[in-house]
Amino acid sequence: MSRPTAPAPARPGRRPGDSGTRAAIEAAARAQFAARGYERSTMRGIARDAGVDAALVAHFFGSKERLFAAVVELPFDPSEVIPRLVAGERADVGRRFATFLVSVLDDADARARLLALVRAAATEPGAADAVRTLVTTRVVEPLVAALGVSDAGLRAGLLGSQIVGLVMVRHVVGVEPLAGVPGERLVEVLAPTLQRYLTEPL
Amino acid sequence: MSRPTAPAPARPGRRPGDSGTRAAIEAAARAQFAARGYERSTMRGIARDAGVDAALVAHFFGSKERLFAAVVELPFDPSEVIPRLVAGERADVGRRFATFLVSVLDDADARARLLALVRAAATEPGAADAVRTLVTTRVVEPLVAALGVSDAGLRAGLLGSQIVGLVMVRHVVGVEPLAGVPGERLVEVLAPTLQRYLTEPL
DNA sequence: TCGCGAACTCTACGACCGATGAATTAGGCT
DNA sequence: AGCCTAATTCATCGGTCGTAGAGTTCGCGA
Repeated sequence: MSRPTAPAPARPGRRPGDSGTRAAIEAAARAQFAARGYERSTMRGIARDAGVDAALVAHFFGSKERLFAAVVELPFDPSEVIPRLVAGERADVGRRFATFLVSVLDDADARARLLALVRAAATEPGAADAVRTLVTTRVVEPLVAALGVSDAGLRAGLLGSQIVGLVMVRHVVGVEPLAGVPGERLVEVLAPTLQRYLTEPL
Repeated sequence: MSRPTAPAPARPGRRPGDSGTRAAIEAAARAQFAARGYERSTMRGIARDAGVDAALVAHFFGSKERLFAAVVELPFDPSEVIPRLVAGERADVGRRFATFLVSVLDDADARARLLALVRAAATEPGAADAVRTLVTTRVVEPLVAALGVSDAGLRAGLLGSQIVGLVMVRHVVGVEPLAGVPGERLVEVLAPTLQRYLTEPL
C-alpha cells in the first residue's frame, strides 16, 4: 500500500506502444495558435496541453516557427474545393463561395484553423510570410487559373480581403450584430459582393 | 578639453526646459504598436526609440496596457468625418467612404494608427476589447444614427469587415497585386461594395 | 539477444520582459 | 531662498520564454 499507483510521476523514457504523442502535440498547437495567435502561444503551454515535456516539442519540431509551419494548414483542400465552386452556373458563383465560407466558419475545427492563419498573419512577420505563400500558391493561383476572367489577381485579392475582414470582425473581435447573424443571412448578404468581385466588371 | 561634450552620459534628473519627452514616447509607441503589433512591442524598445529609460515609460503611463490605450486612437475624428461623408447625394456615399479610406491609407501617420488598431485587435484580448469599444462607440453607433436605414448595425459591420480585410491583405500581409493597386483604382473597385452595404437592399 | 535509434524527462542557460523603488535633478510656487 | 512636485536614471526583482544537453526508457531490426 506504500505506492497506490500515484498520479503518474511521468518518468522519462519512451512510452510503450503507439503513444500518439506527436498527434497530441499537433492538436494542442493548432488549438493554441488559433485561440491565442502566434506570439501568445508558448511551446511550454502547448506541451502542457499535450501532457508532455516542453523539450519534446522542440525535439519533434525543432523550433516554434517550424512547429507553426508544420501545424498550420488550410481548413479545406483547395484542389478539391476550388474547381467545385467555380464549376456550374457562373451567375451563382458568389453564392457558392459565400455558402462554402459560412460552412467552414460553422465547423469548430475548420474555423480554428482559419483563425490560426489570420491571427498569426497579423502578428509575426515570419508567420505572415508562411501564410502569404501558403495562401498565394494553394488558393490564389489556382483560383486565378480557374476563373478565366480579366484582373483575376485583383479579384482574388478582393475576395480574400472580404473573407479575412469577415473573420476578423465576426470571430476575432466579435462585433455585434455581425457576430450573431445566422449563417443563411450572411450568405445572402455576402453573395452579391463576392459575385461582383469574381465575375462582374470592376 | 578634458570633457569634449562626450556622447551624453545621460545623467538622471529632470531635463531643463520643455523636454517634450512624453510626446516622443507616445510617437515611438504608436510607431512600434503599428509596426509590430501589441505583443511584439516592448516598453524597453519604445523607450529606446524615444531616447529614454524604460522606467520613465512606466512612470508616465503606468503599464503597457495603459500605454496602449492612451496611444491608440482613430486616425480621424469620426464626429467630423461621418456627417460629412453621409451628407450629400446618397447614391455616392459608397464612393465617398472609399475615397476617404484610401486617403487615410495614403497618409503614413494615419495609416500607422489604423494598423496599430487592427494588429492589436488580432492579438491581445484586452487590446481587442479596447478596440471594439472604441470603434463601436465612436464609429459604429454614430454611423448607424446618421444612416437612417434599416439593418444599420449589420450594414456598419459589413462596411467595417471590408475595411479591416483590405487593411489586413493590403498593408499587413501585403498580398499582390492588391498591395500595389493605385488608390484611384481601389476607390473605383471598392465603391460599389460599400455603396451596397450602406444603402442598397441586403 | 543485442544494440542502435527514437521517444521521453530533467535541468539549466541566457535572454528578455514588465514592473518597482530609490536616488538625482530641475521647475515652479511661496 | 526654500520646498514640494515632477521628470529622469539606475539597479534590480520575479517571471517567462525558447532552446540545448544529458540522461532514461522503450521499440525494433540484425
